[in-house]
Amino acid sequence: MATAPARLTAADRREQILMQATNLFARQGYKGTTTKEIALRAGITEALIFRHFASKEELYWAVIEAKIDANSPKERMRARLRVKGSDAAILGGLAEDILERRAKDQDLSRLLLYSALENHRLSQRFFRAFVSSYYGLLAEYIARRTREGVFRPVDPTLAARAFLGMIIYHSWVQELFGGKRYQRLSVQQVSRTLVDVWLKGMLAEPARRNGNRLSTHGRFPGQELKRGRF
Amino acid sequence: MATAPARLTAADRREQILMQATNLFARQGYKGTTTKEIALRAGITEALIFRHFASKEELYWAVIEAKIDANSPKERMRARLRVKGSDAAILGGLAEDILERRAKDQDLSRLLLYSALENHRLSQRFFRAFVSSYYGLLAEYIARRTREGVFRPVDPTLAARAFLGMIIYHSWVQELFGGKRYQRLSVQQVSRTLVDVWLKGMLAEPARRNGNRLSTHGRFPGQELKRGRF
DNA sequence: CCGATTAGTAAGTAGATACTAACCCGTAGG
DNA sequence: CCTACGGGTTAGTATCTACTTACTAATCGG
Repeated sequence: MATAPARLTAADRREQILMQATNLFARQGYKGTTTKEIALRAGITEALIFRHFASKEELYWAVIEAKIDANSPKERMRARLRVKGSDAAILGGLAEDILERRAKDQDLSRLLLYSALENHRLSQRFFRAFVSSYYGLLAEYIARRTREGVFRPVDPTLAARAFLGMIIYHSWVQELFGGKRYQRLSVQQVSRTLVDVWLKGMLAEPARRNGNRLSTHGRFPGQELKRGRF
Repeated sequence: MATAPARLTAADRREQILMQATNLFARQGYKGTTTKEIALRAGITEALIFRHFASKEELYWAVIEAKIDANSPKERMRARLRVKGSDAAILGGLAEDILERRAKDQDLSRLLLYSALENHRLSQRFFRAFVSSYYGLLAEYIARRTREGVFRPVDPTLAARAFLGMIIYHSWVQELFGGKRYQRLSVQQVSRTLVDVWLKGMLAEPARRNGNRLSTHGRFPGQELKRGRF
């Protein structure tokens, strides 16, 4: 408390307030976090917060903007998908990247979820930056691979969502719901397994003598039709 | 507002307060909801809430208990998995059930997420009822099918999480993040596609000339490419 | 129809919360 | 040296929040 007698430059102080606010908003949500608490963590008085940010809301938006800027998820995804290598390598790398980042930066996941739930006016932008545009790119990749005859013809958006769903849901269960207390799984192990399941599910079948391969598989109306279509 | 002059029986009033509280807690979280607001919605004064519930917290727990009781997810899952039929039919039915229930009852998803984020003391029970025990049962099912030689040997917990992840993440994106504004997909279409991907990814390969099943499973990089490279 | 019980309200209270007005003080520039 | 500026604080204030106390009024059994 009395540890920081301080006198930072405006920029530094702003940064420091932002850090503390980020962490608190992430952990407790907007409503659950008080300006007093933020000030306490930063070792300053509440009034100083309002010198740097006009209101609590403005501080909140600054936190979110900073998170978007610091991560630029779209660029990361683009870079990941441009890498040369097998599908397994590319998607595995992508999965590891997501899992590692999320494990390291819990604040981001929590802010995103809180923002979606609390439905702040600008939260759509946040969501779009981290989710929409994100899997738009992945969907394009999948569509391309389908055109190339490597993947089965599956709705690319849905396939992308399936992929990210497996991974992001897993990280949520681990990090947010405390699942990792029950089992420790390495990022590599998880991403390898999940990518493996998804990829095997997506790959077009090698040409076969006859199409009816899966007696265990039962029938889903319409499904076989689509499959045969390539 | 002045529509309900009221005088209900204690039980009915309690029920009504619970309903309004459920909806508000689901939409705005615990901290974001005031007892005043709940009273207003119920068309009563705040004081009456505290006749039926000792505190705001107690009301919150009552809401959560009611949700758990009304859904009994574990039983539903058990019933689903006991149905006779192909894996595709069983899992497809399960997926549809989840998607339909969640589309109908947004409150449940939102309460669950808020509860996890806000980290209420008892939220672990809530989480356990709806997630843990839930995929414990699915994992058992998967383990059995693996023993029977139908599914590949994959960590059953992880496989279960992958399955539920695809589905639940999809429903979150649709219902909570407003994804359904962009595209309308039928529950059947979605569940069929997702189950299809997952199942194909999980099925053991039919016996081949050489019995080396592990070749698909062990080494990761590049492994799939050979198969898909047609 | 009376009297007790029970549903419901009016009017608070203590403490929190976002935000402000007025002042303090170390230091760099003239 | 002194003064202007900028980082920082003190001490508020109006409003809100969960919760209480003391009351009123509808209903029901006898």
